Amino acid sequence: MNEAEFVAAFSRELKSLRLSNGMTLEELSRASEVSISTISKIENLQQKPSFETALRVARALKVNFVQMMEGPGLPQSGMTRRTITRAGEADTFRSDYYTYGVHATEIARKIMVPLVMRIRNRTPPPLADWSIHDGEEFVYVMKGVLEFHSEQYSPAILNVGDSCYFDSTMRHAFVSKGDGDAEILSICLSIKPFEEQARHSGDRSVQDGV
Amino acid sequence: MNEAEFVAAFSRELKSLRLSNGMTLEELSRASEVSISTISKIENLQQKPSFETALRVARALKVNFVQMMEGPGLPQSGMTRRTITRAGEADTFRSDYYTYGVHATEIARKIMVPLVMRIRNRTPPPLADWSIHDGEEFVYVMKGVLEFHSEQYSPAILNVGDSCYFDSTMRHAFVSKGDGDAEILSICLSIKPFEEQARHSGDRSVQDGV
DNA sequence: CAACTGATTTTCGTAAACGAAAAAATTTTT
DNA sequence: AAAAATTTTTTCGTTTACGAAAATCAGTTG
Repeated sequence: MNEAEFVAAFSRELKSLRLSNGMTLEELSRASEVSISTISKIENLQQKPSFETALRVARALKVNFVQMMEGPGLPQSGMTRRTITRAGEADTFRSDYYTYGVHATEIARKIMVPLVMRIRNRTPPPLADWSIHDGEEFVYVMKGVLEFHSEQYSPAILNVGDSCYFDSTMRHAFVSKGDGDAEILSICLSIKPFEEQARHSGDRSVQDGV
Repeated sequence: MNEAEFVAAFSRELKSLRLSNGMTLEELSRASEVSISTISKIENLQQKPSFETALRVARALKVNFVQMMEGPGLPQSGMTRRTITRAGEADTFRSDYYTYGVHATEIARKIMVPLVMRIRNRTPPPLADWSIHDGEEFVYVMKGVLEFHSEQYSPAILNVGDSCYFDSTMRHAFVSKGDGDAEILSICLSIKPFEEQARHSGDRSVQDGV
């Protein structure tokens, strides 16, 4: 999806959102401070909005802009999703240091990626193997003792029930410090600008409905 | 922050992002397929971008658009954040049915809201008390047996280690079905369009540095 | 079915974004 | 420090977004 296509999808979405909210052009015009004619032309793809105009109408429609960016026409359109992943049935894979169980793999275009991680290493990986990715990450310790390493901070010890929230653009790594492996729940944000998200194959989670 | 101010902040952000990536106008121009002059004028606030142009340069800079929308100038500018919340020190409050422990309250403009929840009720709340909010939610069962209710699906039983990912625009509620309370980790998305996020007062979590 | 009402689309003048190329500013080389 | 090379800003003609008002369309009523 290139930018022009995205703008078109956005514009079409405006109409369905406005109508599903039961709004007239005039109402939306007053709420957004964008003229009726402009909204009409945008909805009918006769005109592309300026950035400012796009923001105005998006806000007026109380659109969660992330959802709008993620993919016009998904959750707002009445198609709500739900996936259950059973404890033993997460998609698992191993790196040299951690074992990952990926949950909710059935939902393709989602914003959060939930991982149940088993930390097997007892010393920090070499810096080259530290994780780094866009967005933010939340880590919650479920078992064992975790030593959390990150670039700009000194290592922190986290016990069961402790958590850490950080910008994952900062390199980070985990070490198990207690008896045996540590187990954590890690939630990463996965939004990339526009790119389709990769769909996991070999998925074994339970998918409901739709 | 109104739309014009947001566009201005976005535009200023372009320059710092481009420079921190060590890119020239020409490089960014080729990558984004937006002319040099246009980028220059936008960076210097002599011109406001069209929606399409804004998308083009954002993508060319590999900007996570959510971060860009969230607040220009935050994480990309070398200011990475990290907050640790200790097990007993989460900000807690109770509803009639659940007890919430809010983690990472110190980070104000974040995307995920992590909650440790204790489910005390053994029957479903009345529909009026079910939760509903924008975005998506991930729930992971840590203790007990959870019955998960949601509008468009039949109730599901989740045991320890099971998880559920769903659109939280769908009304939902929890019930404890095992012996005693169930305990879950719930991550909600909190992005609203542009509005500043409320900052929790009475915060007791451990904040590290800037 | 004509007259009215409310909603949407089209028309048109004005203002503004856009890109190519020239001009200016900055950095590097000799 | 002049010359050359690179990078940024400005200029200017063309294209396009924008809003006010007119025109069209879609229901409703007398």
